[in-house]
Amino acid sequence: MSTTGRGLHGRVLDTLGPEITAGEYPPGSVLRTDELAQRFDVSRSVMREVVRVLESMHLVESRRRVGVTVLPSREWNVYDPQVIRWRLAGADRPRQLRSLTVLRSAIEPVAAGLAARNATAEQCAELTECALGMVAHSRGHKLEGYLFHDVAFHRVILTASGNEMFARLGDVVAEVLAGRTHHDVMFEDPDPAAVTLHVQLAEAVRARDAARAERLTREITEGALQELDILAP
Amino acid sequence: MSTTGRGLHGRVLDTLGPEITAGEYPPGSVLRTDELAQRFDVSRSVMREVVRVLESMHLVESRRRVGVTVLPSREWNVYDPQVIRWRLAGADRPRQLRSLTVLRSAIEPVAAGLAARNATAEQCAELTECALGMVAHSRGHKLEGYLFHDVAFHRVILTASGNEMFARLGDVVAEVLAGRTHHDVMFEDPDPAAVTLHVQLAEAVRARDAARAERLTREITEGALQELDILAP
DNA sequence: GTGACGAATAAGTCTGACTTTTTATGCGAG
DNA sequence: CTCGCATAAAAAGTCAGACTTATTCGTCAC
Repeated sequence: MSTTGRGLHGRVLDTLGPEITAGEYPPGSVLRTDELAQRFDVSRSVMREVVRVLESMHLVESRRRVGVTVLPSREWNVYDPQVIRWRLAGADRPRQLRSLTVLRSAIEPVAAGLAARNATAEQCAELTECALGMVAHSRGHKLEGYLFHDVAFHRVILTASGNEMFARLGDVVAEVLAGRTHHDVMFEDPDPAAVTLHVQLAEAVRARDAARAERLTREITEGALQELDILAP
Repeated sequence: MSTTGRGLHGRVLDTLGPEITAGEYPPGSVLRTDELAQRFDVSRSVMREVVRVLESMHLVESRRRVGVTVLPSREWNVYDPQVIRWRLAGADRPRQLRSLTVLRSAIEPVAAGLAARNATAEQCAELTECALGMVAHSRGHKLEGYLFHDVAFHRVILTASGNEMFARLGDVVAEVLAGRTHHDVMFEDPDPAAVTLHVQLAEAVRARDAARAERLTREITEGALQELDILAP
């Protein structure tokens, strides 16, 4: 599931990145490239590349004669998929999941409204297909199959919106949905009301009813907020 | 205004990054590290660091025996502030500005609603201060001063929402607002209605009226959409 | 046509020397 | 005692070159 994997450089990043995002080094901590290279048993060249990437994510700042300083989390590029993954794997997973769910509640209704205007016939077909898949896996502990179609559904919506910024959140939504299914409590079958809403949403998009699509999505995301005990606006 | 600047590495990035995001190399194009190093007159070490950063932004992919392949824009980390800046500086600035304005229209109303619940007394004070600043600079071609307070206003709203994902969009909103003032048509004074809305919004937040704050912000962002001839939902 | 083997290629890695910037220290002057 | 300047030290930045490794492509045998 890890994206980086490839190469020595990636392996070091996969260790150091999570450590930093987990807050193991408080903001202002100073790391030395040489020490890190020694610790990970890699050359300074590799270590420098790692530091450069961390720097581009605004996790650290590298200054001469000082070292590599860990930045406060307020500076981090929290939209970087890599950073999101690291944080979801770490200790403040719950907080992260809440932040992302609130983000979803802002983005997805608007995206659905746009999708209702811009979706191609093919995308409409995909949407109903996904909704049917959700229905088919909504009973009898078929959680994995349900999740698969749920993720695909939201991905299509975001893509069909025609807005690249929205489309790029597909992975984020996938992580959030997967997180709910795997880590949090969801032993039972999914809420039947949610399934119905998805079916209706697919229909609304195909009918080019933007207002209805937006309203239905708002109901869906409000459900997601309530699951995390976040009071709905 | 450029963030990278520092070091040889940063200067190369500031040239190559914009070239890629401007679409100068079509997706699938292959660059060679050695050639690039020669072109920029830097060592391969430096060039490798640059490639690593571009790779972490998903602008390129580096594969052995093949070279550095430019990825399609659909893959790019479009939320990376660096990437956003590069794209805003390039040819598809208008498209980018539209995407970001739509994003604003989704995020800011929700953020304002949360701000009305979570804002501290100090943040409320800042907000009214900014609103007053906007009023003071709303007549007589004081566009720069108006912009300054406008940016500060929206930054406070996003921060006060208490959601880190929203807070991180402060820079993006700043870029969009600055873009409108500097590049697009805005020779005259700002729309008086918009100014009023900001004043009312500051008031709504202080009064802890989330619904009203959200509604007012929706009006503000709808105005921004209309300025770019984007049909409002 | 297919499969395997081998050669070419470009990225990946390591090492060690050197440069540059920034900070701290310490000395001397006031 | 304090201020300021010069000097030294520390860590990142840069470079050059040699070597390794994975991948692809071409060729040859079957």
